[in-house]
Amino acid sequence: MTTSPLTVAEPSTPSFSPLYQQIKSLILQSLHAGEWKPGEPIPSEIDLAARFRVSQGTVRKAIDELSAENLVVRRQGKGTFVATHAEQHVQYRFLKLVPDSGDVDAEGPAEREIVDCKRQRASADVARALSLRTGDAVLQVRRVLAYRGTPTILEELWLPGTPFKGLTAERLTAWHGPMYALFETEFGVRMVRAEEKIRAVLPDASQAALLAVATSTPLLSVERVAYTYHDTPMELRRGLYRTDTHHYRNDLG
Amino acid sequence: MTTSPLTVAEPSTPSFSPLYQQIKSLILQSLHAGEWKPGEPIPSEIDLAARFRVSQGTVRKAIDELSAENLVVRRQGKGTFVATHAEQHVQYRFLKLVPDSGDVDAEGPAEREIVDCKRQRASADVARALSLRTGDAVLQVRRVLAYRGTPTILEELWLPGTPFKGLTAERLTAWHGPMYALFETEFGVRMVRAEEKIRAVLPDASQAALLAVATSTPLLSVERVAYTYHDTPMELRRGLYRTDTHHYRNDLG
DNA sequence: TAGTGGTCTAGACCACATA
DNA sequence: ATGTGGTCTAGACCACTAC
Repeated sequence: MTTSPLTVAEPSTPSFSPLYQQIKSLILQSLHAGEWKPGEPIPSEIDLAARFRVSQGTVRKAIDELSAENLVVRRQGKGTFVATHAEQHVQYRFLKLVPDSGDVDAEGPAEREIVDCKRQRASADVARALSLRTGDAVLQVRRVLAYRGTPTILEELWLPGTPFKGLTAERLTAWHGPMYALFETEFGVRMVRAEEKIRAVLPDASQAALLAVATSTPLLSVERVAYTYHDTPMELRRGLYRTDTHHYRNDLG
Repeated sequence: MTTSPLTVAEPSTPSFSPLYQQIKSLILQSLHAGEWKPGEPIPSEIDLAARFRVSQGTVRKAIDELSAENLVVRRQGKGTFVATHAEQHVQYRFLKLVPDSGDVDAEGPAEREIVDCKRQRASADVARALSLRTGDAVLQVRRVLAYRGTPTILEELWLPGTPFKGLTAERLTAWHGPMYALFETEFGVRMVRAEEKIRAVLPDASQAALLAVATSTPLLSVERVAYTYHDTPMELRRGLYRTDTHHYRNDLG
């Protein structure tokens, strides 16, 4: 391999990027462009090395980082696959609420009920969170999640109208499996990371009714913005969690 | 380098560990044993490679993982250093409470006030969290953290008595800087990771008084167990956070 | 100038999966 | 038997830091 790779890293260029970073970003582009679909394998390291005219080790390091960011999944002997929310053991990718007792349990809420799903115009704060303009079309979904008959999570979420054109309450209700898997397979929107802001709040009367608690019951307010590739916000979610029998679990490295 | 390394990895042994994992665990032992103190450099990759009779690349991969776990810090051209809570920009290693407004702010609470610090016997739940026996000696500390004069965090923490013999309210009050830095320099206890359980609660009368809020104000209850090397729990901390002007920020990968 | 970590390469062998 | 990712090595060169 003596010929030059795609982009020769100029020595002492002000903005310099290691070769493997350039390769990583090329692979990221292909992921985003949908060259390989979620769940499918990407080309082998050797193939990618040939394609980009670099060594296998350089491709390896690029994939190492993509793997660390959960964008791809390596499987020894089989290949490297585009990460997907479907076919994944974990039902709820970003949900950190777990029962106080069971730990190995690892089960998410069993019952889901869509309260409603309607198109509307983005309010100022929703628009800001989703990088839209106030008044742009958005989809609003409300639902309740229950553990063993006990309603525990009240969720309200907003999606940008354009990418999610055609999403209805019926399709949501008919869908069994992770909501993010539906977004992925039906709308080509893959959530890759999220930010949450957590507060303690008291519910208003309607919220309390949906969760079957008193309005004096403190609840966890979890506001999540989920992003797809290139840090594009694609979902705003506001959840109210009951924390009398469950808690939000967080690991700090 | 043709001679065998420390432990020859037997082929097809039931429990097999890659060489670099073995090296990592050897380095970890030295870290735990205090062979290199926090803030000090560890030997260069080449030296470690010679010491363990493996290639530099293998040592490199071991250090890569230690670095990803924040146990060491690499500095190009200078060396690899044992991570430390002192001399670190971040004042509060595990605190995720940030002002609603400021983001770049990155400032922790400016004022700290030790409410009290006393020796006592571990209750059942404190003992369980710290892997002690009920009745074992523990130190209990209570303090209030304030942002610009507004008390915002009420913290109650328990430390195992033996490793922290000699810790008093005076020493805590006299100490300026991160509490974990004091633990590190004065007691040789370095916290490397933590787990938090978060709930929404209402304060009792005394808690409300210390935070200057009504007993009807919902607060974030953050229970943290911090671990030193080898997953040994060394601190139980229960915090009550006001979330009217601040929020708990979490990034989900 | 010397030493450190950072990048890149090339090749060997291993473990795993599949046909 | 073949192809995949996983490990390990050895050596080259680069960038940063210190003396």
